[in-house]
Amino acid sequence: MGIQGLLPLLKSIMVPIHIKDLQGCCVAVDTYSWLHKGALSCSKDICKGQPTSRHIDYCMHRVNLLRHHGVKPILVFDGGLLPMKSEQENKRARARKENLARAMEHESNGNSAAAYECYQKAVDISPSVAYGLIQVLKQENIYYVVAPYEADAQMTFLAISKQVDAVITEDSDLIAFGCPRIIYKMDKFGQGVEFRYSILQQNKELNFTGFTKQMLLEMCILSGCDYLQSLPGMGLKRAHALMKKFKSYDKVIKHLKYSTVAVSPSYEESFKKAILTFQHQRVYDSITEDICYTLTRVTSLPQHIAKGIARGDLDPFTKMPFQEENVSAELVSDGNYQLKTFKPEGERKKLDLPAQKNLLTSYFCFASLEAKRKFRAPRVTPSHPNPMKETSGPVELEPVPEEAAACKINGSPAALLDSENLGIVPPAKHSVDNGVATNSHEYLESPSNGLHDKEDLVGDTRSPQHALLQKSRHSIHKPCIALHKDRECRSDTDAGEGKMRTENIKVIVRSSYFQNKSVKESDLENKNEMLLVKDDVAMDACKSASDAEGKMRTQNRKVIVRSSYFQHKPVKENDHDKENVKLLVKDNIYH
DNA sequence: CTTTCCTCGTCGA
DNA sequence: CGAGGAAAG
Ligand SMILES: [Mn+2]
Repeated sequence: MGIQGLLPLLKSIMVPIHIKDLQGCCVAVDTYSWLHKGALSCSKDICKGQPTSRHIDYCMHRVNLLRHHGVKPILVFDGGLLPMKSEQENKRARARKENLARAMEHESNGNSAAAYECYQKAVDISPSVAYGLIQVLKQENIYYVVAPYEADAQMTFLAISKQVDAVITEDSDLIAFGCPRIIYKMDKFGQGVEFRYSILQQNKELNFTGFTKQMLLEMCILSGCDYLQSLPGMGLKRAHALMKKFKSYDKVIKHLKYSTVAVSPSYEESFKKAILTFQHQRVYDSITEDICYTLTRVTSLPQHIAKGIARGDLDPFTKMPFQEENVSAELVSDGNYQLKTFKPEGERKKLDLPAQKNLLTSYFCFASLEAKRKFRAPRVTPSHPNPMKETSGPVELEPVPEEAAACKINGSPAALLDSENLGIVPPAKHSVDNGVATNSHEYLESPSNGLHDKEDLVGDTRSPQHALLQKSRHSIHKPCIALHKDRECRSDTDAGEGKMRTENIKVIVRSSYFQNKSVKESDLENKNEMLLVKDDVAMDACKSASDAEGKMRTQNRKVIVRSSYFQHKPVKENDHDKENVKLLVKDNIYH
């Protein structure tokens, strides 16, 4: 649902943007919307669990669009279900079932047109669908992460901790979450509109001068969000006006009570929970390889399971390994998703831009820790002893003791979020697994996964299964999400906003790119292409921030051209193209 | 004027 | 998921 009507009211500060403007940047992608859109072109197969790869094609095309422009994507997947959203989720599930039934009906009646229409409305992006894409992402060395719960929170965490420069999504919730930079409505050309929290004050329709992030969030909750239905007659306009006057939700509620407005007794309590869900929902921390709250690490889930889920080896609902069946991975295992096969919508142009090759996953950005170890304030709500804790005891200890890793820094950096978190109840030590850092007893019940009852819903006992998961333990596979070197260099030049850096890259890359593009004909094109391939934008070596960039780029770049493109895709270009490209093949991404 | 409810489109040959 | 519009406070 998002925040109803929010985006239209922010239209005045939505700035058109093309992803080429993000060259040298790293972005988090709300993969669900891509998968869902992509699945529309094969909705019947998706619904029936039949093997297909169209949705994966769609996603990989988008991925390559980003890579083509020197943008490094991190694909973020939704994970476990949040109890607070289970009602909405059940509703949607019922609607899907209805449409599926209708589709079958129409199909049996020979009305295939109507059938497909219903299939589209019945498509469900299940974890196994996501798993199919993840297999390809592994092959292509694309960063990705499966959120413990909502992708929204995970993406916001990545943005706030500076692990990504922006988030690509369609969901207005990201604004409520406090994401500083969001790209909406990105089309297949890479064109979209950008939201920046930093210019929120310039908005026209609604005046946000004097608004803090906290006030913005509370306004959104007041107007109605996924976690809490709004009071009758309360929409964005009124919520905004009230927040502008009273500055905080509790004062607003007090005023409402005085104003003959019936405020349900549970409303205020739910409001607090909603705030916690926005601000302290669990996310996966790629640095410690464990789940943490937005700011504080927790260990209620065995670390290796947390890691397994995040990298897509384990089903976020069942915590069990995926069954290799209708994952449609085999359909695409021949790997024709390389960047070289990418064809910008407008024209023919295949450039190699192995944006994230030879990623040394062991490179971590300690700068991003700054966003995490921040606070671990004392517990507030007493709450009764947490029984969940011991259940995970057997396996929870070996990883980093509590916040050892997270606390490597002291005091200073806190500034990042401190101002925004005033009044927030910091996460409890070991709290319940309900997605937020609260010990509110009524949520002690099973965490997510209301539907998939393969797992015991009695508390947080996942340890039993962990024997089955051993295999994935030391998987040396591909990269999950992790930061690389560019993070480091970024941190120091952070203040400068890395403008210089991107500018430099832009100039160099742009020039060759456009030069290439401007050349109208194929003979020349081929040559230029070769040159370009050689000194392509080595995004993975964002050390470019420094100055050695130019050299790095032009030297150690591996030329990888995949001839499979021509085998699997219609060859539209002339034959010369093909020949020349083949000559360039020196390596294969598939080791 | 504001909120609420409803339908429709998203992809793509 | 949102956009857009119509209907209802
Ligand atoms: Mn959302």
